[in-house]
Amino acid sequence: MATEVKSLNFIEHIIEDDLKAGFDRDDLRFRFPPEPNGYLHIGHASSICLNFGLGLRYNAPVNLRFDDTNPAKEEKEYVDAIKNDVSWLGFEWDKECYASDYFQQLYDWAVMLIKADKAYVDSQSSEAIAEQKGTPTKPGIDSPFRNRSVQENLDLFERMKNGEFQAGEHVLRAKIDMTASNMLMRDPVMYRILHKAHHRTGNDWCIYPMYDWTHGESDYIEQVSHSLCTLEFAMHRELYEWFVEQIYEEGKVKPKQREFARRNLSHTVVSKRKLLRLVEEGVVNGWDDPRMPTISGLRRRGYTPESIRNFADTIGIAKRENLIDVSLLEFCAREDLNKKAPRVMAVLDPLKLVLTNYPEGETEYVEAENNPEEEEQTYRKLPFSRELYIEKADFREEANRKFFRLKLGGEVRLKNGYIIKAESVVKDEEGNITEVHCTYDPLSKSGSGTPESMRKVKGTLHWVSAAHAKKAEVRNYDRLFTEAEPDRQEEDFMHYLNPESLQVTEAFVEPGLIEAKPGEHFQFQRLGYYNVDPDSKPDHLVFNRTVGLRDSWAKIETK
RNA sequence: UGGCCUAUGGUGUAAUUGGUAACACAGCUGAUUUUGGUUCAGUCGUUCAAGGUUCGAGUCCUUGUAGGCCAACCA
Repeated sequence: MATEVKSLNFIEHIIEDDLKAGFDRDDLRFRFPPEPNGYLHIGHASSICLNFGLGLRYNAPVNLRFDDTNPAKEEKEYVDAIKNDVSWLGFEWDKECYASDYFQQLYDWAVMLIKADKAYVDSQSSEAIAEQKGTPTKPGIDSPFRNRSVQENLDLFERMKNGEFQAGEHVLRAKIDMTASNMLMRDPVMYRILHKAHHRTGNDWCIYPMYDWTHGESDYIEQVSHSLCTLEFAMHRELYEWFVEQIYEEGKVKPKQREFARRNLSHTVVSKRKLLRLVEEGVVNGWDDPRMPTISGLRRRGYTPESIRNFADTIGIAKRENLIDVSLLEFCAREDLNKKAPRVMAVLDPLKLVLTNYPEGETEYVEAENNPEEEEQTYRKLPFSRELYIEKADFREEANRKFFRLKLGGEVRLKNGYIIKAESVVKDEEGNITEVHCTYDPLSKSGSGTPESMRKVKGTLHWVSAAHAKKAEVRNYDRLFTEAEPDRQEEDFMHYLNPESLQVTEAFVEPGLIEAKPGEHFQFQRLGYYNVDPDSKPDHLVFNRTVGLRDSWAKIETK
C-alpha cells in the first residue's frame, strides 16, 4: 500500500520548517490581499489557490483583505466583483477585512513613531524628495526637514490629518537611512495628503497610508503568520520587517513575508494595466469578455472552478520566471468538462443531406446517450428525418483512405442513427455543393441489435434533423494574441492581437437545447466544449466555445 | 559602480535535504472506440558553465554566464 506522497512547494517547506522550529500550528493564518482597483485574473487565481489551499491544508483561517489605501483608484464595484470571484472559485474566507478599517490604528502608531523620533514630516515637493533619494548605485542625502523637532512633527502631522494642507504640501516619512543599499529603506513615505473620498471611510480622512506602512501592520493586526506576495515585493521585505518591529509586542505572532513568482500565461497578458487597455480600447467587450484571462472572463468562457483550481495546483508555485502554455489550461478544462458536460449535437457549418430512400414527411426518434462517461447511462430522444444537416467539412466528393468521413460511394454512420451511403451531389452554378444525396440502410439503426447495425464503418458523423433543429449563435474563441509573449516583443503588445480571436457563426443545434440555461456546459459532439452565454435567450440561443476537442484529424491534415 | 532574487526535458513543477533525476502538459507510435473525443500501452527528451569538496553533487564551496526586480506622494 504505497501512500501517495504529495511533494511540497517551497512555501510549504517554509511552513513545515517553522512548525518544526516550534511555531504553534494553531497560530497559522493566511490572507489574500487584493487591491480593489480592477478585476481578478488568472494570476490572482493562482494566489487565491495558494493562500486558501494552505488554509485548507493546515486547517487555518484565511482572511480576504482589501488593500484599499488609495481612494484615487479603488471602488466598491471591484470589491463586489472580487468577492464574487473568490466565492465562485469555491473558497470561504474567515474574515472580510479592509486595510481602511485600520486607518485609526495606523495613525496612532504613526504618532508613536514620531514620538520615538522614527518618523518626520517632510515639506518638500515629490520631485525634490525623489532627487535626494539617489539611485541604486548612488546613496541618497538627508532631507533638510529630517531633523525637525518631535513637537513640530506632531503638530504638522495632526494638521495634515485635519485637512489644513493641500495635497503634496507635506508627507510623513519614516526616519531610517538615506544611504541604505535598499532604496526602500531611504526614508520611505508613510502618509500622503489626498483630498479624495474613500469608498468606505468617505471623507473622514485626507491623509492616506502607503502600501508599505499598511501591509505589514495589517498582517500584524490580523495576526497573519505567513504573508505571501509576488517577487517584486522581495525588496520590500526589509521595510516590512522594520515597520512590524516598531510596533511588535512580545508574545504575538510576527508575520513573515515570503515571495513567489507570478504566473505568466502564454498568448495573453496578465497585468491589470494591460487588461484595462484591452477593455478601454474596445478590443474586447468588457472585463468578462470570454477572451479575457480574468476570472470573470474564464467563467463566461465556460471554465469551471474545478478546472481553474486544478490548473493552479498543476503549475505549482516557485520563484523562477515562467511562461505557462495555455494548452495546459485547456487540458484542465477538457479534463473536467469531459466528465461533466452532456454530449449534444450541433452543426456549425451546415451542409444539407437528403436520404432519398427515407419516407418523406416522416419523423422518428432515436436514442442518444447523454454522456458515455456517466456511471449510469442516461439517454434522450433525438428527432431523425429525411433531411438532415452535417458539417461541410465532413463531406468530400473524393478523398483518400485517411479521410474517415463521407465521400461519394462511401459509407459512414450517423451517430445514434443509421449507416448511410453517399450517392450523388447537387451543385449550384458556381459548382458549390448544396446537397448530398444519400441512401440509408433501414436495418442498421443504432442499438437495434441487427447484424446490419453491428457493422463496423470507419466514420461516425454528428448531425441534426433539418426540420427540427434550432438556430443558435455560436461564438468560437481563439487565443487573443498571436505571440506567446505579446508584451515581450519589439512592438507594443496591441500589435499582436489575433484578428480571429472571435468568430461568430449561425449554427443548428438539437431541439432540446432550447431549454439550456446560461452557464450550462455541453460538449458539441466532435467539436468541442461549449457553454451558454448570459446573452442567451430561448428565442436566441448563444453558445461560447470554451475549448475545442483534441483534434488529431487536424494534425494529420496539416501534414 | 550597487543591492536583491532566480537558473532542472519544448513548457510547468518535483527530487525522502549529499544516495537510481521524476510527475503533468505538449510531441511522436500503436491499441480500443457508434465522438479522428475518452481510455490504455509505449516513446522522445533534462540538472546554465568551469573548477573544487566527497566513495557519491541537481543539491555543498569558488568563479563565471544569463535572466528578472529595485530610484511612484501606486499596490
